[in-house]
Amino acid sequence: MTSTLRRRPAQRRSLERVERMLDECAVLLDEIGYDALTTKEVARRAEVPIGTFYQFFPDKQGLVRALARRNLDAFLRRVTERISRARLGHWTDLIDLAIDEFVAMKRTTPGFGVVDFGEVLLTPGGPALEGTNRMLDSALENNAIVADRLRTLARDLLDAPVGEGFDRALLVAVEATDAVLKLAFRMDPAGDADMIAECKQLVRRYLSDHLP
Amino acid sequence: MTSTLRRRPAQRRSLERVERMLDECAVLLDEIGYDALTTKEVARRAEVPIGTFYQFFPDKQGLVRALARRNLDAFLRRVTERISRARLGHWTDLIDLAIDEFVAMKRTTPGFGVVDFGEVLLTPGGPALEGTNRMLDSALENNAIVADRLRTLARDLLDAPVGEGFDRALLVAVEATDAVLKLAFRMDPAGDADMIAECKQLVRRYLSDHLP
DNA sequence: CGTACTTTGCGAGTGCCGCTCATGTTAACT
DNA sequence: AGTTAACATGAGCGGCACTCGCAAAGTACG
Repeated sequence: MTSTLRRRPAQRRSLERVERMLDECAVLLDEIGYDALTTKEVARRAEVPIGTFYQFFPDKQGLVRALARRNLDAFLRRVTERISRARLGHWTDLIDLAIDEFVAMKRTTPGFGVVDFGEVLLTPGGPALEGTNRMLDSALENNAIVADRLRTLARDLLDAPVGEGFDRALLVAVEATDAVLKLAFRMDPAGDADMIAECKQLVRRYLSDHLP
Repeated sequence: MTSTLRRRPAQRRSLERVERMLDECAVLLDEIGYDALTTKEVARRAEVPIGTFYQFFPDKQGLVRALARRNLDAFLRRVTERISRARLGHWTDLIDLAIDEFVAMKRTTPGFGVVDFGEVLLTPGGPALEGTNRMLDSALENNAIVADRLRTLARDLLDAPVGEGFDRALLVAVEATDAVLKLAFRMDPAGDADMIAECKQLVRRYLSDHLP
């Protein structure tokens, strides 16, 4: 709900340590993947004792969740920045820009290929209650955040007020984009260019129902 | 490459045991999720000694991968069956049928909500070589299988020969469908009806570039 | 039926992992 | 300086994935 961290790093040193742990987590995800990733190795590489690791992160999933959140923040920041720099003529330009930035981060940001930010990493709670599912909430949140931010951007760009089911449509578009781009990077580690083009086409076609 | 199993169950008893292990794996995935799933518990519930478990499955991921493969087979079988029963008038009917069947399986097949068959579950190999990535191969394979089967079905249904980039388009469509339907079931455990409708619309719009 | 051989069944044991917690260290305030 | 609170640390604990040596059950052939 509040934060993915157990204790928010108050002092400069703590903050640096948390950042370092996230950095090492990212490169380790690239190197060996989620299953083989160990909290001890993350702590060792970040030069942080294991006990301190658990002061900040609730568990291994919390670590990855925090990384996904940081990736999300970076993505939104960079997209916003790019928009303010280059004015757009049409809403399709916004889509291209967002996808291009996503692709750029897939290529340059360590770990982004494994957990961009849409990742769910599955953890259903028991059949009834007992320890509410934090991973799912997080995924829903992240998706909602991206869609919401894009909605705001689209509204600022367009004169006409957005339609009824537009929110849902954006959520669908973000989810589909994420999946297809993952596919593009699975086919080709550098990102299959044709598939990235198809991805843009997919979203354009779909959203043209809701936008002029 | 060949099979996800270490040793192919030769006798009737072995085959039943493998099926039972997959069954229990599926319900456990629903109950506690992938991270909390243990091979011991799967073996215990299936009444199979742990040593025997590892005769058939290479590891925990192999178990889940085998389940995904079984789900894929079941899906293709059921879709094929439904097609032969109810003749279709237009290619959009094929899409609806496939999506409806996917939704039906999400609702009824244990574990299908966690690992339908598009699941990747991430396991990149090292930066260079060393123990090739089986999970990724599997995901690519499964996606390719679905797309290929749908392509064949589409060709049988349509007179015109399919276009150039149609294969890629189908792969994109399958991937996007998978992702959006997952979203629909994350929003609502029974499957958000509006979102399922949006999913169909997304695919229809996109594929209308490639089909009449 | 007996013997030699192959295949399959088994679970105690091994090493390593996620995570905790008692104890030590530093800061903050009076 | 004395008191209290906040943070740091890593040995250790329970439990996990997975192995391996041996038992049991087929199979082949005389």
